[in-house]
Amino acid sequence: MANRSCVIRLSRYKNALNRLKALNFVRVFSDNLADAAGVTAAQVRKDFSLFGITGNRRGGYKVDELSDQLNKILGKDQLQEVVVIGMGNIGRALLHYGGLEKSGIKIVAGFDIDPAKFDREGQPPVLPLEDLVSVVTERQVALGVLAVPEYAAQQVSELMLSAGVRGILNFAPICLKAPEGCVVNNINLESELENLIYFVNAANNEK
Amino acid sequence: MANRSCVIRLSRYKNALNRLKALNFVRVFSDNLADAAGVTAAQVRKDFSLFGITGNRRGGYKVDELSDQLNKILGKDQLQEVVVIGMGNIGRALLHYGGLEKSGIKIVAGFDIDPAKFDREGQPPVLPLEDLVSVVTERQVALGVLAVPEYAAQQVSELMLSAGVRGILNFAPICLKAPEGCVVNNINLESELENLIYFVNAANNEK
DNA sequence: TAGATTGTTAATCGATTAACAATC
DNA sequence: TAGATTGTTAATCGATTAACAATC
Repeated sequence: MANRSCVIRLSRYKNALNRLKALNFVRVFSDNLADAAGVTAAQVRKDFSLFGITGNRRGGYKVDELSDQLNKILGKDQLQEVVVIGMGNIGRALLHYGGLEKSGIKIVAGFDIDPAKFDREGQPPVLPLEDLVSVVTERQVALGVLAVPEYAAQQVSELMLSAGVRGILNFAPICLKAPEGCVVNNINLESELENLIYFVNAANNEK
Repeated sequence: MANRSCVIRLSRYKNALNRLKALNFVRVFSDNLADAAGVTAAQVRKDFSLFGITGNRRGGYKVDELSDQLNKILGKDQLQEVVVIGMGNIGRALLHYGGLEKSGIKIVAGFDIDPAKFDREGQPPVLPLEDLVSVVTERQVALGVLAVPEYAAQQVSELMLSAGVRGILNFAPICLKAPEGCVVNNINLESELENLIYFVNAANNEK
């Protein structure tokens, strides 16, 4: 089975293919994709073989076909609906982040407990947290972005999961407990910056 | 040398220690930290040994001492100044994200090319991109967050690096070329969601 | 055909885990 | 002392890379 690193690479290959498509390229070699994604050509072929993706010996891969296959693996063959919980700075930014629309991901609504944040006519609307379960259930939303304060994160995540959400992108700086069959990916800004600080210092001390 | 995963774990240990400190805990065992960080106790001790951090056989680690040592490794023993480039949705959210202040990270200014975004009196101020080099140079800022559109990312990253920035947290969905001795960490929202989609589907198909 | 590229196997590399002697 | 936990070494596990036969 593919691991996280492998799937992240698939996204990169997919993005590189989109650029090639726009340039009307028809074929591509593992070498080209390796350059674009910053990995080795062997890695590219190995990744593909894991998914049974084959090309043409001597002729590489057809851009269109390969693109379709990667899109399917990454769920880009259908509209993906997402809810965002927590209308603080990060949550609001994600609610209006344009980069997702053109990639088949639709944010259906934002949620908060603060009535001052509600905006039922908004695009997307901001609704009271009490409406979360009904919206997720009715529209069968599988994905949620969690951008609430740390102290509320575990509780809200349980609410999301109980409503039927299967995958959570968690911005709260805490390890969520999630049941079997549910997936949590964490984005921790403080931790990312600390990581950066460590490696910048390490690079300095090396000299 | 430590790798990214290891340093991310150090951040988690550090966060767990802060909570223990608040509860007036004096000692902690590798077992406790393992639970808090979601890893094995052997991993915790192995990580510490990589940094020459030692405890007391039988008595575990002193919370205060361990906390100090991890804080130093992660640069929390001094104020870290950061600039944010690009005042779109994500950039603005990060500029005002409160979670960083209390953790020794100070955003000194935001930058953009659009005069409508400028706010010289803001807290932090938003300045024209032309001022980036002088601000970074004068204050010796080592870290930058890049939140500009994809097409501008490579160029702006080069500007940052030329000014003296050594580490970049990159939100643009593109692989930046960075010279030796400089560090780039990527946060790609679309890619994270695609990752989530893949693993949610994989978990579904398993059954 | 000759030459180039894939697909896959084997080798290498690195990270995690297990185990246990050292010792507080 | 007896018992529990560390620190470290060796074993395991998994991912990446190299190599090359298959083949278009």
